[in-house]
Amino acid sequence: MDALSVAQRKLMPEMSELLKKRYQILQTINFEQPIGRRTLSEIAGATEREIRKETDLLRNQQLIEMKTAGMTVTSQGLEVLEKLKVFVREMSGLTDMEIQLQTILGISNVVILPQDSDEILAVKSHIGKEAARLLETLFGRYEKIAVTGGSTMAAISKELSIGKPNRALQFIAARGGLGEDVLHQANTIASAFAEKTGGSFKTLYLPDHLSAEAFEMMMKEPVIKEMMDLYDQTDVVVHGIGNAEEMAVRRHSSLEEVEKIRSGGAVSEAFGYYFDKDGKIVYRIRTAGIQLEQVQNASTILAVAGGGSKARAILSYFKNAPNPTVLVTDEGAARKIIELTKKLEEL
Amino acid sequence: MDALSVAQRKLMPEMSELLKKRYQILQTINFEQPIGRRTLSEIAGATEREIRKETDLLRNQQLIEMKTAGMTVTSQGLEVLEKLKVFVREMSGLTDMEIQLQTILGISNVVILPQDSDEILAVKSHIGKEAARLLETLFGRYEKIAVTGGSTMAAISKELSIGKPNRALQFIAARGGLGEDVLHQANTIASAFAEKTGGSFKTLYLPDHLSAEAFEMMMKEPVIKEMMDLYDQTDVVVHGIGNAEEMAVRRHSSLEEVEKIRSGGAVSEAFGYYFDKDGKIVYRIRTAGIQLEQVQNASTILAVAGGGSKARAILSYFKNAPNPTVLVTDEGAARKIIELTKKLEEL
DNA sequence: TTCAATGGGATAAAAAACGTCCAGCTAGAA
DNA sequence: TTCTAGCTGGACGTTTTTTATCCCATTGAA
Repeated sequence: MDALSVAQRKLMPEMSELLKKRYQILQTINFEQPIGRRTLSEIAGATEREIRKETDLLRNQQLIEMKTAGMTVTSQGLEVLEKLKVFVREMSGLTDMEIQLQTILGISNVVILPQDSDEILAVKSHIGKEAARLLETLFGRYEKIAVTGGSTMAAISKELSIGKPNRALQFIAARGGLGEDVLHQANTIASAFAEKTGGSFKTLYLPDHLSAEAFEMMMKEPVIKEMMDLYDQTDVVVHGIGNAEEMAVRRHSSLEEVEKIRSGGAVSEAFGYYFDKDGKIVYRIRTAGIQLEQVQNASTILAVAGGGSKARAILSYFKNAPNPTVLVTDEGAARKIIELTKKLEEL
Repeated sequence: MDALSVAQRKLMPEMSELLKKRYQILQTINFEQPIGRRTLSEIAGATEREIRKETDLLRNQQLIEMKTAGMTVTSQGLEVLEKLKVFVREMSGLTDMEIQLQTILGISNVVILPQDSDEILAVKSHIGKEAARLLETLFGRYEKIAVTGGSTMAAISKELSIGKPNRALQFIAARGGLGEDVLHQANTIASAFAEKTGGSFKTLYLPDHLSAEAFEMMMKEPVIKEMMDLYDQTDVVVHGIGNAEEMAVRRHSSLEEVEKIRSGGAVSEAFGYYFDKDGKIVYRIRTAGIQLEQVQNASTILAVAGGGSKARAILSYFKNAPNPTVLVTDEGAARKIIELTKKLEEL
């Protein structure tokens, strides 16, 4: 942020919010084009009237066009989007926050995207896109990639660009179906990743909640064993981070499980492990899947989670997270994390 | 104007006007401090409500302070003023317009100040200040400076800074009293310049409208002759440019004179000469004073005139203006001049 | 051909901005 | 010292803008 911009903001403080809002609208149109007012207002988290006011202005500025099919971004609009990209980041203080988060979480790489995915639907896509881009840079060096489930992971798969097929890539479902919605299961995600990139995928199907004996037995099965070997060889792990209670509910966990999770003070969840606020493992779902040690042996770990509501979970998970982890998150989560940390320090 | 600012303006077109307005208000406060809302609203050409809204904001931004004596600019405010100075110029397109005016008027140096002195009283002071600064840079090299009358010239005298006295400077009234208000007579201005700079001054008192014989006689008088010699030695001429009819009225010219001026199609006036739209001399007041040839022999000529209403007069005068002339004007006049020139080209 | 989604138009209600006063205070002039 | 001009902050009815929702003709895809 140069001196000129600082002075500008000082003289026109209302500019910041306005610029961010318009930029986000323009960005979303670019993302979803062609799109209409109503749909846009849902995705962008604004009222129809507001969208209308702003899009009318954007059209007058020849940044977008309105056709009967919907609104599209013009080449001028694209240019503006490109030129202001870094500026909007700087202005939102994202660069500063990234450095703060790196210190707080004890990892060397954090990427923060503008706005809050809790409030604005489109932000989840932006997170997905950013994670997808990051992941793609790894494709040359690494081949075995383990992926978990969740809506965030699904967002990444949607944003993977369909380039020239890379047959060498192998996507491995990190867990079996954990009672989740099929669309968001690790197996589904792995297959989606493979489809987009032209690689192959390996799925893991195993019923939940096996008895100890049955579990032992299954682990000796060749199909399962093969998966466990693959986990050992995993180069890259891509995973989401969940809120402990939310996950328990979503997975229709048994009363017994829920009790353990709750009494243990679980805050976050990742790979089927539940962590408390200090990062200690409180509970783990006893089923086949990647083990924490195996995750830690991976060359690169990509953690993806956004929204202010995920702040506590992110903080919890990163208490003991492997160092090479890269976190992709959003402004909402980042601000909340910083706020929580400050409060903690004050005590 | 860099690409970032262009993109910013594209996305926030309302920003330009707002920035200019706030900048101007801040600048005016800095100029006139301490100053109250009402006085400010008169000088700045805005309603009290508007001034109130903006000054409240400026205070919240800690750019100004409000005390019982009035509003003053803080150090932060000064900083913002300094940092945005060039930007506001660029944004208003003043730099571009300066180049355009240089071509249109056929001179090598034009300085344009923001806004229109017809609308905003404070702009006249800004013009005066800029002209004063320019003039001060010449003090080292030149000593004999001829000045004319008029409110613009008075504005310059007000803005001359009181530095260390320079006894060598000699300010010469370019004309006698031409029936104008005493405060705006060349004689008064010359004395004001001298007082501010510590130099000396020479005045010329001669009744208007002398008969031809009396005039001839007077020209032989030593006092008058001395002045005429001084005009020959003049290094620098500083003068305003007036609207022909306006000047005729202000000088209480005789019906005969007014008729000559009107029938001749006079548009502009300078040094008592009236020029038509092609720069041709239509009429000259027969009285002692600097002659056009003497003006042309000066090393530097500083023409100062602002406000949209002066546009035609400026265009007229510069049709045959001496080349080393520097013009100090404002945005209002500049825009109008460019507009008029464009219309002329279209025909 | 049907149908869902689009931009544009319209309107009543709510909110913000505006113009204009006044009261009370203070600093500097008389 | 008193007086006065000029200042800020508060108030309030009026005007203008913004907002929340409709509806409608059109269009492009299923």
